[in-house]
Amino acid sequence: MQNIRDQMPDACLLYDTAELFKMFGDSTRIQILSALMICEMSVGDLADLLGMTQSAVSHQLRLLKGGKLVEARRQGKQMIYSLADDHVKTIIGQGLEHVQE
Amino acid sequence: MQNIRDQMPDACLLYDTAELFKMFGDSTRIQILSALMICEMSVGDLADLLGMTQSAVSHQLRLLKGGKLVEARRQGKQMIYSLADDHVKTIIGQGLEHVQE
DNA sequence: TTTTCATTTGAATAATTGTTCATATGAGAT
DNA sequence: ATCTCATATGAACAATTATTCAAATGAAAA
Repeated sequence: MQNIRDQMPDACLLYDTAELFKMFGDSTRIQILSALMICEMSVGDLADLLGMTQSAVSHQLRLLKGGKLVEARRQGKQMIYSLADDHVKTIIGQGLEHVQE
Repeated sequence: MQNIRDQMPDACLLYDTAELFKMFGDSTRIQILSALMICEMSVGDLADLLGMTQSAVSHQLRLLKGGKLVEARRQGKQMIYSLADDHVKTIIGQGLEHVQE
């Protein structure tokens, strides 16, 4: 029962991990990520699919991009967003699994 | 490229999953959970360990308990909290792994 | 170049949320 | 019953955050 802090992950690491989970902890963002798990998509397509304004979707995509969870490429006039990482699928999968019980 | 919604998890399910991740998406709560991953502990011990007030810890434990992530038992005057589920370890583990790169 | 379409950005607003402080509850000890 | 000790609770406050609206940027078409 001695020093528990030594056995815990570093505080900074935990902070970053919390920041990561914060990304998944919002209805809009997790819907966006779920959609992108099926296939890459433009901002407008996402907005139509989820029934939200382009602006709202764009703001959230900005955060997700900042968190390196999605990446974007330009295709003519539109921006196509896709998952940055297979880790994203794994994490959402774990969450879904835990909830479905 | 047809109906993507049909391939996505149900909206309610995604909502619940977001709620789950919200629990991990806070510095204080993830620290509490990390500590409880090492060993079960009283509210006061957690407060001392993390350098926060008992009240703040108690409030967060209430949320974690509501989310079925921790459970409590009484031991004399104190309440001993522990992880409710091994799933919690798995999920935090995934998050830590993703961050450490 | 001007126009149009898709996206981004910034400011404002509304809503949620974490912490603090003071008080209440609850259990064991005196 | 009273007195501690440990925890829980509620209200107030501060801070963060998601959405909306309006305007700006950027790229392709006319």
